[in-house]
Amino acid sequence: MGQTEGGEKPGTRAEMREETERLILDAAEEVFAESGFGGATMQAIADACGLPKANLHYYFSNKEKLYRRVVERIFTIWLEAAGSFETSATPDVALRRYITRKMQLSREHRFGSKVWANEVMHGAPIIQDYLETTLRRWTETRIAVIQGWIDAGHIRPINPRWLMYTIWATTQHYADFAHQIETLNDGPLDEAQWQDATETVCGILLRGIGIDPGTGA
Amino acid sequence: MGQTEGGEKPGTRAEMREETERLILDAAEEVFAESGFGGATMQAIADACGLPKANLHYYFSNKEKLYRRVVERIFTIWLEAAGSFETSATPDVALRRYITRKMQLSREHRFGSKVWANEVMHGAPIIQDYLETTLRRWTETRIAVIQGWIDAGHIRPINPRWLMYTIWATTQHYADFAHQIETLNDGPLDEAQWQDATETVCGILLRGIGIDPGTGA
DNA sequence: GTCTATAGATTGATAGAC
DNA sequence: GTCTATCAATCTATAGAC
Repeated sequence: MGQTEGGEKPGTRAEMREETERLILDAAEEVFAESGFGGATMQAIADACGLPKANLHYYFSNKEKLYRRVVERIFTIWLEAAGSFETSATPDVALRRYITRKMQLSREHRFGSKVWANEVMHGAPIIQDYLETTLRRWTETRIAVIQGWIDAGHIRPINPRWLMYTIWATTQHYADFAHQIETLNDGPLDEAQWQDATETVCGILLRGIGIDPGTGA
Repeated sequence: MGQTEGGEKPGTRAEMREETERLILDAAEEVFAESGFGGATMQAIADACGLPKANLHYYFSNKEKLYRRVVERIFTIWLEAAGSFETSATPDVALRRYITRKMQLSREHRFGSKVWANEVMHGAPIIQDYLETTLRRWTETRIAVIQGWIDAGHIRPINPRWLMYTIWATTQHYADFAHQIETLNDGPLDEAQWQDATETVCGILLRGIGIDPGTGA
């Protein structure tokens, strides 16, 4: 299988290429997350997706370009989640929805979160421009919204910047430090624990800025 | 200078060895923090402390043993900070003191925090035993204390475990994601910003569990 | 104890058959 | 497009002079 279009899926050349690229990107994301950029080897990524090492270089010319594509894909997912912070909603709805979505991301995209954390910890050599443009603009608009809530007396007066960092830190911790959490928990969090953790985080942060959190249901 | 005891400091052989070891460990901590274990090279560490590469192997037989010593030193500092969570104090005093101390650590030991985060993100290959013994015991005693506060009606009923994670996440974020914070802030946080961030974190977390936070002064 | 030179192993990347 | 074989560069670690 591979050359003709008689397989299970349509399989035009473009579709096959996209499929193989995704296979490699998924494997690369996991290996980069677990070993960092410097610790990851092309061989390890090749093994993780069952392809010869040379094929990786056929689809992505070199290690750095492959890494860059992995990081860019993660940033796209992050941007989607960022959209769940609706600027027109009331603070309790907007924040609860955003925190819940970020917790869900930590659960479903653990590797992506780790790659992002690694990248930032190492000085963001690849995504510095994203930090300075897209992330900065997004952050500033949300800070303005939060400041509006404060001016309207909807939440307590706190520096909106530190609140944003608190939300990012708390939610992403469940992905980046998953190994520590699972060690202390004797295994992965189950469905009920994820719900409880999410509700607890929402509760602490909302009450922390003077909002009575509604029900989590 | 170096062989005789006529230098500025006493300089017995043992003292000189300790001094050189600390020089190497400091450089190693910074390089490991910025590049990860796999990305760091012995040459980069040697350059960072102005010593020939061979000397590193004289003091620490190989890269992994050097890394292990770096991580162990960080764990010692973490344990000291852990002691500031006094089990006999009232919740507001105990938590405020612990959070403040953790924020101070993030400011003064950024590299150590990053190395720890890296180690945990990569599955804690070196410090897994510490997680399972020392950290676990410490966490369980504090969870019991927090549960006691809940039973006595001093704080709102929340799962103490998620509260601990929230404290760790929020405070360590200021070290691990310092680069992102500084990018969004147009430079390092100044004294006033550190104080404000610390006070905000204390305020959100204490109010979040139903305590009226006292003054930060 | 300190340093230079180098061995030995690993890795990113490519050439070339199929 | 896929795979095997291999080159060139880099890195850990050590040998051996001082």
